[in-house]
Formats: sequence, C-alpha cells, structure tokens
Amino acid sequence: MGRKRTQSGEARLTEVAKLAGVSPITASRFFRNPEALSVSKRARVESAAKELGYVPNLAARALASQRSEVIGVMIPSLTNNVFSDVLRGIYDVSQGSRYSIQLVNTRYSILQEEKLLRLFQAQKPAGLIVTGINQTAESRAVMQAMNCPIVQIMEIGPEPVDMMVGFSHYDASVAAISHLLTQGHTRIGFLGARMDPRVQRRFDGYRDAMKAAGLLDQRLIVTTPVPTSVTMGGTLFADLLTRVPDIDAVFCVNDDLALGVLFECERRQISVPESMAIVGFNDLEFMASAVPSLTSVRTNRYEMGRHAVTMVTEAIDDRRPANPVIDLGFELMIRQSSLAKGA
Amino acid sequence: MGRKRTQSGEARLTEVAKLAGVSPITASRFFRNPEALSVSKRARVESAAKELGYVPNLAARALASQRSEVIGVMIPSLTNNVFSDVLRGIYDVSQGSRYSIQLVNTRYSILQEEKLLRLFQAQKPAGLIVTGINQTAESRAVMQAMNCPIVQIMEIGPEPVDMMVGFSHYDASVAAISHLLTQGHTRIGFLGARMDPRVQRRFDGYRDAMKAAGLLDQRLIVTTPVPTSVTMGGTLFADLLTRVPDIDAVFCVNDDLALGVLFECERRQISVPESMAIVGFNDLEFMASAVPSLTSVRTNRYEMGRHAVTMVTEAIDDRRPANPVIDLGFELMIRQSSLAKGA
DNA sequence: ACGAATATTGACAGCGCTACCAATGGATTG
DNA sequence: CAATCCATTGGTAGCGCTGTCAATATTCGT
Repeated sequence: MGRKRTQSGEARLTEVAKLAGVSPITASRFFRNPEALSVSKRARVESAAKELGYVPNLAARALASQRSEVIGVMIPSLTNNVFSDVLRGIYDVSQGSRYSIQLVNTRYSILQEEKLLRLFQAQKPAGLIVTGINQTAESRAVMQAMNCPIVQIMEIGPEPVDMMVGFSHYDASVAAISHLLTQGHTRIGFLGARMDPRVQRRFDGYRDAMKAAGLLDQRLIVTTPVPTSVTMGGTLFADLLTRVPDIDAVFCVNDDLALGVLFECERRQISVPESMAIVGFNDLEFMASAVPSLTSVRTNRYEMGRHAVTMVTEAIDDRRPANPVIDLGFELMIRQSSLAKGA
Repeated sequence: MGRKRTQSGEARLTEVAKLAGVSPITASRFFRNPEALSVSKRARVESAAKELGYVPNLAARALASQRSEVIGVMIPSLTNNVFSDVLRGIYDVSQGSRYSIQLVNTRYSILQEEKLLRLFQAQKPAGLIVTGINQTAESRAVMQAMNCPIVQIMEIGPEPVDMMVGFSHYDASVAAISHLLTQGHTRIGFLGARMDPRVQRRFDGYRDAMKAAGLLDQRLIVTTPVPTSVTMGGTLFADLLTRVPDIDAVFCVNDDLALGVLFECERRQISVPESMAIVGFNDLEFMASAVPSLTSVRTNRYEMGRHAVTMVTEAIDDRRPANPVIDLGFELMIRQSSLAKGA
C-alpha cells in the first residue's frame, strides 16, 4: 500500500479540509492568511482543525513552501550570563509568535560561526540573529545569500549585514573611565578576559580615555584569553597589584571579574571604595546587592533579545525599521564601589 | 514550469547521484548507511557530494522518512545559572553528532510543558530531553506516544518515562543539614525561592533531617514563590532574622540566595561562619572564591547534559543503558562558611 | 558447476503541504 | 443590462528525499 504515513490519531491537512468541506489548499490558506477565506469557510476550517487536533507537519510545510518558520540564533556562549537575558528576550517574544528558535553555540569561534551559517543556509530559516559585527567575509557572503532578515546583536557598527541592535562598547567604556577620572582616580587598572571583539572594544575605550587624560600606562593593563570567571577576577587583580601596587581603581570588562576583585579586596583588606574603586560591565543582578554595591555599565540585554526577534518578524512582514541600526545605549549605574569618600 | 526549486548553487541529492552515476536512492543510502554501498560507489558519491557542496534538505528528509535528527530539549529557565552548564553539556555532545538541538523554555509551567510536548510530538524528534520528574499524566501520555527515546534530567525517581539522569535533591539536602548538625548548629534556617518540585525535595530533606534531630521549628523556614536572585537571598534572610534572631546557620536552596545571605551578613556585621554558617546548593563558580568561601552542594550539571544526549543517541542506535536511571550523585563542598571555629 | 544465500542497486510511489494558474461568483461602474 | 474588476476557491504539479519491493550481481557452500 506504499509509504508509512503519519501515525493514527494525527490529522493531516487533507482531513481537516474534508471535514470542513473545502479543498486542501483552502484549508492551507486558513493557516497562512485567514482573511483570504470567506467568514463561513474560515469558521468551518477552524472548527475542523480544532476537532481533529490538527498540528501542521512542519517538514512538509517547509519543503513545499521552500521556507520555514524557524529563526536561527547564534550566540558565542551558553554559560556567559550576559547571553541569558538576551535569550530570555528572544524566547519570550518568539513563543508568542508562529516562529520557533533554533539556537546554536559558536563557542566564540568565527570559523564555527561560518560552518553553522552554512548549515542554516541549507535550512532556509525565516530569519537569523547573529552575535556581534566581526563576521568573516565568507560568513557575510553566506548571510547575504540567505534571503532572509538578519539581525546582528550585542553591538553596533558602520556596516550592518542587514539590521543591528546593540550599543557601543567603546562609548560605554569611555563613560566608565570618565566617571573614575571625575572621581579623581589616576591609576586606573584594566582587567580583561577572553578578549573577544566586544571586550576589545571596551579596551579601546579605556585606552583612548586614559590616553586623552595623559594617564595611559601599559602596566595598568592585565588581560587573558582564558574564559572569564569570578575566580579569574581575583587572579588578574592580584597580578595587577603585584605589578602596580599604587593603582586606585580598576575597570573590569565584566561583572564576574568585578565580583572577583571585590572578594580579593576583602581578602587583602583593601577598603572599597576608599582605597580601590571597582567598576564592572553588564550590571548583572548581584552587582546592586554586593557590599559595597558595585558600579557597573548597565546593558539592555533582555530588550535586545526582544528587539532582535521583533525586527526579524517585522522584516518578514515587510515592516522594516526606518533605521536598520537600533542603538539601545547603556547606563552607568554608579554605586558605592566607585564613589569618592566625600560623595 | 511549476514549482520554485532550491536556489541556484544549491545541489540536490539527484544531482549528486547523477554526477556519481548512481540512482538517487543509492546516493541517499550513502548518507544513512555508507556500508550499504560498494566501495567504488561509495567513493563516487562522496566525491560528487563534496564537489557540489551538497547539504541535505532536512525538511525533505524529515518528511520522506517520517523522522528527524532533532533532539528536543525542554528546560524551565534560561536565566537560572543552573541550566547553563547542562546546556553546555548538551550542545557540546550534540555538536559532535548528526543531531541538532531544539531548545524550548517551559518557564516552570507544567501546562506550558504539556503544550510544548504536543508541538514536539508533531515534529517527530529523534529524541527528547525533559527537566524533572513531575510531568502531568497528560504529558506522560504524550511522551509515551512519541516513539523516541526520552531522558528526564535533573533528578531521579521511581518511575522513569523512559530514562533518567540526575541525583536525589532530598539526599543532598539531608547531607547538607547533617553537616551543619555535625558542626554543632541547632537553629538552622531554610531559605527557599520559586519552590519548584526540586526545591520542594530539598525542603523535604531539610525538614526530615531537622525532625530526626528533634530541631524542627516552622519559624526557621522562609520561602517565596518568586524567582530566585542574590537580592532575594538578602531579603529572605533579613526576614528570617527578624522572626528568629537566634539562628546560627542557614541552608539556602541555591547559591544565588547564599551569596545574598553573605552580603546581608556583611551589611549587618554578622561574622561568618563564627556567628552564622551558610550553605548553598549547586556550587556555582563564585562559591569557592567568595570571602569566606561558601559551602555548597556540588551537582554535576555539565556531565548531566552530556549524559542526556549520549543516552538519547545511543538509544536511537539500540544501545540502551543496562539501567535506565543514572544517578550522578552530588558532593558536599565544605568550605569556610560552614566550618566551626575550631575546624 | 550449480543452487542458495547475501549484497547491492534501482524503480516506483508518495510523505504532507503549498506555489501557481485558472475558474467562478459577486460587486461595482458606465 | 453588460462589462470589468476583485474576492474567493480549486486543480495540478511537485518541493527533495526515502520506504518498499523487486531485480541483479556476487559470494558461499555442496
């Protein structure tokens, strides 16, 4: 009798159409564009689908339409807290829509990103969300050929592949250093880990602000390509103190490092902020409740995730933003750890 | 001329077959089971596929075979750090295999879990990884009907749907309380947030251990259904102190709460561990580097994620574990925060 | 050498749905 | 009233791949 069919109890669109007394293509139209049907047929199809518990076969749909309702999401880390809120925004918006999310981990490797982009290309996603703006030329070419809306997240730059939502890590860093300079700090250390492109941009902001103030000193800079952690913050800070015992503030490229610095100050009985100011980046949840509370650059990660999905789905509906680049900005959350004694 | 076809530049299996001089079904067999081909045809197909840059159309494959190479993963939270390492394990193993991961967020709602299970059922995944053991009867029925390997993660219990990998939250909690009792603590508070089934199990362990020691006192227990956070830890602890000023230790159902308690002790100048012992749960990365270092129950989340995918893929290959339930155990990481003065 | 068993290969049909074009009916306009 | 336009609907074909069955070639055993 031929091929294996869907399991008994699983309704096909043809059965919905038969029960509703319409052709299969009309039933199909109901799900794509209900307004294309007359009111009476719309009701009949809806009722039939509900009665039969119809769930579309997504593979059949994708094959026949040469499209899918999958939005690919590529992030560089699953364990870096920074992406948790972004993902929450992405999933929160997508779970209210017809689109599903296909998440992949590039592990901070641009070659892995390239490879995964090719896999996505073959799957014809409805849209794509990629992290950062430093794709290889090959990756950009693949994306250009993909014929779907693409949103680069986490930062903004001059040449969007398609659309971007993010903020300037450079400006955020300049703002943090400016704040420390305003508070009278002159020996401001820089702690960096992983040194991915966005961390590099934060370094650029640090360097330029310190240079402009005539205070740049290479010995103040400690970085590692190793992934970040709270423990790493303590280690890098200890290294910095050994090298430059007279530092009076430290800018950490993320909050894990900042928390590690705080712990290390406690171990060494260095008074914060009186003897050492601490500034972090991303304003993770614990920064406000630490003792003392920790200053950090707040980044709108959840909103970024939401925007990304919304931009993709609206572009699919031919409702693209007037400006393809959305700058969500940042906010320097000044707390106890970076306020001068008299403040 | 008919339907829109794959874009120019994208090879179809039929083209690979033509170039290799075999039939399409032989070319198809090459990808599924290369040993089914003669050595010479195997080489020809491989060469043709490489030359044409063939990437399979997964929708066509899924439709024709009534199967897919997708493993569904359902977790209750994207922002709870506990799941980050699990996901990393899941993605690390799956990215070395032919399977891709379809991740969904149940938001700690068993009804949402039910709904998402039905969507997965329609997609015929190759396997499924679900969190916890408290599925509704409806959810269990859907899973039973799914005809694919299923792994429940995060905890173990007496009735696996199919397979399980986790540990006993109850036993872990008993071990933590026993340790505090051994250290001489008698007024041991319990801080709980969210109160999902696994947290409930930790509470059960706490209650039973305290009851067995004749020390159970309802006033020592502070819980909230609100999601957990570091700030929440401080709040719940303040609440507990107001209610029972003579507590000498506190068991927190997760490390965020424990860090919040530590900060609150600092604010109130409560000496840790001398006046207040603190124990957390899950042993997140920062626990070891806090000041003082914080005791916590270590759970093998990364390995759990790895095991889950491996169990699914091996079951697909008819290599099921001898025992469908894998207990990864836990380890009480005793650190400064819970050691008596003299230890 | 012959027959049986096994390995290899291909033809046919179709998985569930939708793109595209054509047909029909109803509404509007001249 | 007739012509035109628009909305609604359906028929045909097929998207890319694989399940199934049959045919053919090769290997093994007697």
